[in-house]
Amino acid sequence: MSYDFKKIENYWQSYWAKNQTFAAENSSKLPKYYVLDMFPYPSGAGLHVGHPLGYIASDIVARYKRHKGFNVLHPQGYDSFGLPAEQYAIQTGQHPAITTETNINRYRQQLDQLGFSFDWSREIRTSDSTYYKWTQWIFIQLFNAWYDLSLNKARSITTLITLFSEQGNKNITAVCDENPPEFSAQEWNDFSEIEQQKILLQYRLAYLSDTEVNWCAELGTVLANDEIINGVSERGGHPVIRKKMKQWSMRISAYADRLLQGLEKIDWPEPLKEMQRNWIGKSVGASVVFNVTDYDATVEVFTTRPDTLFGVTFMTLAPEHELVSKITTQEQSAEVNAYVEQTSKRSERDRMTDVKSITGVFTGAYAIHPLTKQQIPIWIGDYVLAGYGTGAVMAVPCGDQRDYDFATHFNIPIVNIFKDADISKEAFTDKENSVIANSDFLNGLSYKEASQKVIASLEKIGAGKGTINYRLRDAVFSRQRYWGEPFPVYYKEGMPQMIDRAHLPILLPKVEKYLPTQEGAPPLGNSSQWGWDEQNNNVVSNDKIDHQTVFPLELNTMPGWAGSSWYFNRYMDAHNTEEFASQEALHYWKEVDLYLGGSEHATGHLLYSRFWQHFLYDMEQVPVEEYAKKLINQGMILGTSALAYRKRGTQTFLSKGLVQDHEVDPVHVDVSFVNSSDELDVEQLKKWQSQFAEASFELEEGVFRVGREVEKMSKSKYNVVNPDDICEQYGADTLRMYEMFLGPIEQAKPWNTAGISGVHSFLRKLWKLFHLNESFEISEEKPSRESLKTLHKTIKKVTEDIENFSFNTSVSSFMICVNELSAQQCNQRSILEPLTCLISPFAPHIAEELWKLLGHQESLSKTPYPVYEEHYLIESSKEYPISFNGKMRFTKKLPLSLSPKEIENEVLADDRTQQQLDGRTPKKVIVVPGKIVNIVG
RNA sequence: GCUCGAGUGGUGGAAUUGGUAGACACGUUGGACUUAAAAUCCAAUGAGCAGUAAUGUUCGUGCGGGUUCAAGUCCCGCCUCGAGUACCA
Repeated sequence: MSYDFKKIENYWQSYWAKNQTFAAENSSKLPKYYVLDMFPYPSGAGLHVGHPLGYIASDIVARYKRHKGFNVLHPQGYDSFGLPAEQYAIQTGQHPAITTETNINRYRQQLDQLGFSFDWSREIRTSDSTYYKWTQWIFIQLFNAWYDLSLNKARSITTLITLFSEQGNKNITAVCDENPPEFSAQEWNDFSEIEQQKILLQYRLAYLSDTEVNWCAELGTVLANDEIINGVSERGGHPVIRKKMKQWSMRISAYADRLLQGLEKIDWPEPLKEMQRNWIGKSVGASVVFNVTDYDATVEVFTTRPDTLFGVTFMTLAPEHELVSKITTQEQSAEVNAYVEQTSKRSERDRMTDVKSITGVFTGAYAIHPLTKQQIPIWIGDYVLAGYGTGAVMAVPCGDQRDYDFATHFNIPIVNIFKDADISKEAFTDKENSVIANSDFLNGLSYKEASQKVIASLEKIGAGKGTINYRLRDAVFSRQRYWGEPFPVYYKEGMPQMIDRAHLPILLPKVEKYLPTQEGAPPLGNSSQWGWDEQNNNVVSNDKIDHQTVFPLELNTMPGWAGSSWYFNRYMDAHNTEEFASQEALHYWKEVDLYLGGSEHATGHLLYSRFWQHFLYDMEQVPVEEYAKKLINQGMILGTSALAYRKRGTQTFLSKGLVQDHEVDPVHVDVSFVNSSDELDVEQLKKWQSQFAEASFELEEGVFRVGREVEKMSKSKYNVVNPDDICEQYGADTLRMYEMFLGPIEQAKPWNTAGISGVHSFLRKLWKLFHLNESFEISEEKPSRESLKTLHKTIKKVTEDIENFSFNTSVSSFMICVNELSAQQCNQRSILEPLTCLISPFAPHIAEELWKLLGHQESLSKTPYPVYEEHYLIESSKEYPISFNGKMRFTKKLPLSLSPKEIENEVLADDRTQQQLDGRTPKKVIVVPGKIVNIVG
């Protein structure tokens, strides 16, 4: 009976499905463990071998924890709203729901064949109305909340309304839009309802405002900052411009500090935490107010170097700054207007790529230094960004390189305010090692002391204060797309109204076309059925909108990150129709114990989901503030592309060794045509694409060799390796173990099919331990002490490795174990039974099969994991390496029970030691018990 | 530019608090079995030098220093690669 992995894997996959082996209970006496994978977007291309890497690792942990006696929640679902299905719909007219359904079925089939222990009874899809009903509900909660800075948490908007009606907004510290109008309680109560709503909108956590957004004309939608890479859209690489639009936004900036603090409490990879810290971008400094001469205006700047205030010799405003048009003098206006015009035309991308050139223009206006009362010229320059801080800087050329370059370029004076600093060539930017000079009452002080003193004196005269500035912007929440969650919002007299939770979900309407309407409204505007009847509380036809009780619904949809920002809570109670999850379930499962996914979500999903969780925590909807205790970023599995070299301008391909000095163009060819020695099957290639059919091939040593390059797996590079093929040839257990064996889980690594046979033959060797002469046969006799040692050594190592997520070394340990047991001709039940269990997290199918052969009726998935016994591992003696002056010379077997002094004596008594010493007496003998003896002489 | 991470055989990668560097696997070479091949099993495999051989010996973890009886591991200075970020005041 040979190892028939196909039969075994089919049998057990259907067994698990039929018996619901991995369904988790929402209450149990066992301790809980929640292992989560970042759910996939079901793309049309299906899975390649890189995708399952994280799922395999999490599955190993899930199965291991079940053996260890935990009640394990290991769910899976689909992030099924998204752009590709929508674009397919635009091209073909096929509803995205159908595309999505097809893709999900394909994904499910591929996931099943890998033998994952997911609890599919809890599957969720973000595009299901039973799911997005609760995404809409959470949106309403965000709309009905404000952020109270005095309590440092979000609160219901009704508490704010009460405060307004009792005391106005003078003493309220809240995170809100810039400069809300001030009003008293009396004034508030006199406001019309519309006016009140307008004001409240400036405080809500989900709010509607005219915002400068990143508009991508090509995609016909706005994009969040994290969806833009190098000034172009992440998807498609289309240009992005700044544009003012009425948009929903999320006041994530309210949580900037708590999101930063929270990082300290969670066990996430340090690089990823660092990325979130940078993205939040906290900087501590001061805001300073400068009065403008001859105008009734002030310029507020933010600086991280208040200590350098006496070094200010000019100011720079962003070209977009609102004061620019106000304060520019007549003489300068032509020049300034031209400059503003010119910079506004430059795209974001130009501005970024062209960092080096210094441009700017003088406004003709002057500001007054708050302390020296000197006049300082106000310039504008595009090195100052409108979006950061106040859009204006106080320029200290001696202490900031950009200010220095600007000053040098325009011949603006530079004042040196640092003791012993040479600023003849560049600015002195080392704040930790600076001593202030030439600065009145700050002379001789350090950065820290001077900053404190300046802030104190600015506060005294009302010209500034200590401030903390964050780079994190509020997140735009509207998308002009079809395939996303509709907002539960309609408009009455231009003001947004929430639809009561009793009437959720608001379903996506049917539309004729998935493109924006002719009037430029989002695709939902194509629906004829899309208005809200306030009296009957339902969605009705658009035509009736001017009817008194029917109002227009919001036509935007939510962004991709809406549904993924809370899904981990939904798995806890996936079918609840009354709440997003019951409090019992939420309090039982609490948080994700282990979360696996790629680091590309660092500043997107992983930040937004933390924000929503913090908010839900404030509203007492969830029991924990941070939803994922530990996170692991699995590295990407890269493809090894194959390149054939075509002589430039010809139809001749050269084998790799013949390229040398020829001018060649590399052409990607399908990796499946190439064997492990880089030899290309030319006949197959010719049949593949017409461009190769007539081409000629120059061989070397009778074969055609290709070049290799490691890059991302992608269809267009023909380097995709399909897990289906590997499963067909070697089985899922081999694929699982091989992917783990390939290297550390966090590391990016190229796929290389060459080594897979080693793992496969390991599984065959394992099978053979149980099969003598082709039939199942094990011994009931007592195993040898040697075999017991091998087993317990392996248990110890593998247990530690899994706990440390070091799966590649566990696989090695298994290989050593099976090799040793084969050599010992071990086939005793008392060794093989625990070994089966040990291997089950990695290769579950073969483990289950062997377990069955051992005579067990039930699945082994909850069998207690074997525990190693120390006494099998303790050795009575050890080969000590004996070294002289650190250099190893020989080894000597010594009992471990000896004391260091006894070891020393034994070693010195040895002939070989004496031979090495050659009559000299050693200076010192260093004994590390159990490890090494070093003789220094 | 800044921040973070990583450099170990022909290849992927091991190496605990500093303690025999190269586990395990691939590949390569030789051998066994076979009419032959596949499959399987066994052995060798960092480089150099000496030796018929057992063996001995030198050099070896990106480069240059340092600490230490002992450094892949710790410290200082560089180089290269990767990731993130980019005029953030």
